Amino acid sequence: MIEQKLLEKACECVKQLYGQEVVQNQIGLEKTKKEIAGDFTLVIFPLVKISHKSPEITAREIGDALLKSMPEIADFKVIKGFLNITLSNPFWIGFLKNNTNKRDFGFQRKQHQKPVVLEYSSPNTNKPLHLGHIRNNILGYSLAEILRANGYKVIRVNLVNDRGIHICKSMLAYHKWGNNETPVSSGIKGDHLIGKYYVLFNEHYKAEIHNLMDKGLTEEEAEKQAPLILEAQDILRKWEAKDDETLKLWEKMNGWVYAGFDETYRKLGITFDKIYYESATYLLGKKLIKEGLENGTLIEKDDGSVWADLRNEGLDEKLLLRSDGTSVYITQDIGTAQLRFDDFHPSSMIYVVGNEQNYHFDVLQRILKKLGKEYAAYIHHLSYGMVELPQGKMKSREGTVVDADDLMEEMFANAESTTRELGKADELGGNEADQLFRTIALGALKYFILKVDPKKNMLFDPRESIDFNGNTGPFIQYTHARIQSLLRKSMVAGNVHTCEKISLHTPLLPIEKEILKKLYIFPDVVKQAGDEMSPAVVANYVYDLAKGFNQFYQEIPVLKEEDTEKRILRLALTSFSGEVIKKSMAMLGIEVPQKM
RNA sequence: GGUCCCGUAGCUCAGCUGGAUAGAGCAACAGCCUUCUAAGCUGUGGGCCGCGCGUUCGAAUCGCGCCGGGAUCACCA
Repeated sequence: MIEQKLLEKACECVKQLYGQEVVQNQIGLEKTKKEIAGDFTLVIFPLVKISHKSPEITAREIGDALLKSMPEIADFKVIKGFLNITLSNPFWIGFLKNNTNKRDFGFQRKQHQKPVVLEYSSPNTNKPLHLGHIRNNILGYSLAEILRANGYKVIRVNLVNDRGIHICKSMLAYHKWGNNETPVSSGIKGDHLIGKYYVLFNEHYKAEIHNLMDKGLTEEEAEKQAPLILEAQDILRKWEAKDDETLKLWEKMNGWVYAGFDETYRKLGITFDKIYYESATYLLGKKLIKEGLENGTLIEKDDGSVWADLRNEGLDEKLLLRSDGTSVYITQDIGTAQLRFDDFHPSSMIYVVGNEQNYHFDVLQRILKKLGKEYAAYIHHLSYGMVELPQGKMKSREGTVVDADDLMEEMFANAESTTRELGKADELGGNEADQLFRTIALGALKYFILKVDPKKNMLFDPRESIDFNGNTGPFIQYTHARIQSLLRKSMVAGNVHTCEKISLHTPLLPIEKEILKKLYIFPDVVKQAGDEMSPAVVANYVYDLAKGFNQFYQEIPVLKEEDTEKRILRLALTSFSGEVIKKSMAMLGIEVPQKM
């Protein structure tokens, strides 16, 4: 890495010139601003204390010394305390020749020993997936790709919340009013069908509450005493007691939901390596809690409920088992964490879960630590922000929840109409065209969401999401298609795509060097995205690269360049840009077309 | 009320491990297709970087205090 070498040499020069050791982080190294001549800039303000000379003179002295000791440096210019260094053409062209066509350019070659377990999606089986889940899923999938590029073995897991009071509500509603309806008999996708009964439960439940309140109960009392909720709780107890009939209904209904989820995941292009079910992990959670109770780290109250006391850690008491012995949400999370650790012995366990659960994960980690689990320290909550709509938060009560299946359908229809209007589907067969529409629709949707910093809340404006111009997925896909078109035509024209022929001393236009500089930082981008667990880093980078390539493409000829040496150089740049765009998009879980 | 997150152009977002005149896209306006894909490119206008104080040679970036918005603190998940 040339940056490392620049810093090392700069330190040596400082020592030679001023007789004092400096550490590298006393010198700031950054990319030179676009408007200023130079490739890298050393910020030497901090060194004037050592040189006892003005910033300009100090910069010039260091620049002179560097120029002598590093053949890669062609020139430098000093502006105030900024030493702007220009690297030689042989350096840049050498970089191009050494890295284009390299399968692993930008990726970490060294593999970490222990795997990372990455959880995302984590749906409840009482309703279909919505826009919030889409953010979760594509974040998780992308993060897996990014970590993989950083040399981690990633085990992608899904944790299905298939048990609990919410499922019992759907079951009860179906039992009462379902008339043995099935996805087949109703023509409704399984997850949507179950969602319908969850809504139905809540409608009736609300009516009962109003009824009781009319009879003089407080809202809180009414919520607890409504017959429907009591029945649902009864079903939960029966379920935990393994009541045969209850289990049968539960299995049947969950089966429908899974079929529905599978379809949605398939359409979204989301996959998992392993699926955990809460129904299979909550017992282990209970067992661990019992152990904690026996060794005194947890406490049992008079009514039989079990708690973790976190008050001396600045938090509150946390319920772990209800007084009737049934388990709550965190019970299974304790079991699941143990199971994951036993299954994979990972170096870290990452959970992609919304920031509304920050407190939950804080508590989970502390409880596991209290229970003496070393893997408590491995837990990392990738907390992402809420997705809001122009009219505000999504509310199921107000029917403003954006359904995942509907949304993808709309995106697809939109990709189709826009593509047809532009006449880009004219030469494609039906299958091929559908594939392209799907690629563009998903590209638009995924990029729209991933370009935003995960930890921030984001606004999902449907009007903007179907815009395919500017900073969008389709813009980047289009750039890739343009590149491939150029390369195809180049082959036909008989150009040789070997960059070995390029002379290290071929002159470089500023626009060509701009692209090279963007390509040069790709490995840093991959690392930064991994360190920060942020697909947005990759998204913003690949947009910048695509934009840069389009400028290059528009400003100067590639195939039509008559000078062979220049033409081959530009083709190599084109091909390299295409490779990096493709790799970046792959890290976002987005496909790039050959034509569009 | 306690804890945590966010506040940058009309709108959506970058930049935040301190550095040069704060960047994109959308929207508005003006140009560029007989030449490699116009889902493109070029240009114009648009900013007390929420407010104040502090640290520093230097603050959108770090610290403290306000103001505004959000999340959470369930025998819900």
